[in-house]
Amino acid sequence: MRDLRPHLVGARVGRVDLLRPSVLRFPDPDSFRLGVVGRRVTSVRRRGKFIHVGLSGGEDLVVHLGMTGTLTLQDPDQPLQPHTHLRLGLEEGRELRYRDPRRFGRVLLGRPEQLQSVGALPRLGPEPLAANFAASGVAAVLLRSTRAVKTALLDQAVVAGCGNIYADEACYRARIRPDRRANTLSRAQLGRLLEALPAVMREAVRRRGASFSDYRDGFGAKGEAYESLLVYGRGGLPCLRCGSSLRQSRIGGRTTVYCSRCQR
DNA sequence: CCCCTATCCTGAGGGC
DNA sequence: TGCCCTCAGGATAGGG
Repeated sequence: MRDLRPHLVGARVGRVDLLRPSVLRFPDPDSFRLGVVGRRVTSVRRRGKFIHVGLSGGEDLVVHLGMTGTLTLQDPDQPLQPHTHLRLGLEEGRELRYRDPRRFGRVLLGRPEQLQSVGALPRLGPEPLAANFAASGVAAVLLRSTRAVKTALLDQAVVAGCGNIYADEACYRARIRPDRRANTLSRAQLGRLLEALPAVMREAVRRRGASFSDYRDGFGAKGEAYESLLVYGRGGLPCLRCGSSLRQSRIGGRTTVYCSRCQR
């Protein structure tokens, strides 16, 4: 989003090519084309894992990248990579391309309130990167939850934007076992967790993303956050704090890595 | 309200 | 070398 913003804001959409209509969840392809062509980009924002490209006329082009989605700016004559599902030609010359091999992502168009009311956008919890995150009420929500801490962190209605990697990293930094029931956390542990989560996410953005499989920035380049992860992808390897073997398990159907000695 | 599991989907990696 | 199997996971639906 941060890469795309300076190039997109002010640009006008000339041509729309929806190569795989099924990635568009709302509205229908004809309405989509009608609502996008000729519009100017007024803003590029983010809410949770959703990228909102604001268009003149008041509607947002909303993109969720799923697991393997990429949104990149390219020259229109660049060869088309496989699994490119949407091309938006910009009158300024370049082209915005949405690509997603596994197709867990999706594209929407509409006003946020409208998309929410038709069920195309879910209710989202507070933003870890917002200044008021610690005071957002997330602590109270966690203390009422009987679920595993990690499961709660992955619930987008509890915390917006946290994915599997950062849930594990945050629990490790806060020295909390990810399968610990959220409502049994001490105040001190909760405080550490609510500090650790924004910290790991900021760090990952600073390193331009964890490109362990498919993540790419706005120009198709990889990030290097993967190299600085302390637990994710390190199951069986020594804990960097105490040296004991990191345990790999499944919590809520997700691969989970933690240190059973450091995390209690 | 919560949990678990299946589903969607492709590509990488291991075993043979 | 090629084939088959398993695994990875964000969100959601369905059953318990």
